[in-house]
Amino acid sequence: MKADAAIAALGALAQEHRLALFRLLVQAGESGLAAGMIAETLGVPNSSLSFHLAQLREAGLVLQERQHRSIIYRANYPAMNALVAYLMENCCAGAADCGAGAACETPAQERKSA
Amino acid sequence: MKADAAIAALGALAQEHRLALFRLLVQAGESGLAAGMIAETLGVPNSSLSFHLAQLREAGLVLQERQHRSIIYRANYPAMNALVAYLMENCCAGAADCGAGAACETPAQERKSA
DNA sequence: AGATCATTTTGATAAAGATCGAAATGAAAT
DNA sequence: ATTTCATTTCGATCTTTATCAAAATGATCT
Repeated sequence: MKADAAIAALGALAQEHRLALFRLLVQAGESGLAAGMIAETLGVPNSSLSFHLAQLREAGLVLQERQHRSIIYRANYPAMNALVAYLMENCCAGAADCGAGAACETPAQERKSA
Repeated sequence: MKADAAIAALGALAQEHRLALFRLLVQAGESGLAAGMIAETLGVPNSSLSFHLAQLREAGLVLQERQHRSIIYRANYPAMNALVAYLMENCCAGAADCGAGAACETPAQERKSA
């Protein structure tokens, strides 16, 4: 991942509605959600939501696909994981007590180690 | 973690110099780096860098501590991990094929499963 | 105490992003 | 082919953010 892509992704997530929207899609899973459904759930006007969806899509964080009359949006999980990996890249310069049990470990990893 | 804190953290990271700065600190580990050293490394004027450091500090992503004449900055690893956890919270609504082997798994987790 | 050094605040300017109603687009259904 | 429905683009306004030189701060060393 390059810096520009990471900045775009982080900037896309750094906004109230877009963050809520992305988390909604992350939790929705592979089946995704229709744009209109999302707008209703978040209580945001359609035009505003469309703007935010475009931001997330341009940042590569969501994927879109037409299904019947609606357009379905899904979280792009690999992109999310790449972003996280980029943030933590070479954490603590590879010190021994870093990855295994302390600083550079996500909650999910902790559960596995414990 | 609350949404406001996550937005602040993401917004703090969504900027060229601050992202480079934070990754520098993540890689530097617990010993941290002095403000002046960072400014020199990144090629950013002191006043600009101070502004960016303040943003990251207010967002809770870095910690500061005086050491002799310099002020040392360190990455706040728990804050970073909390942010990542917030993004991935309840990923795929707990579907079986999500956490274990596919979508909602960071590269680090994949290594452990493999 | 006074000098020195690293960092932060100020202030003014320039650039980017958010909001939402109304109009336009574009595909699917009848 | 025409209607219908979901979503996107436009346009105008407002708020937020980035930049950096110069001055101010604030702690350390002599």
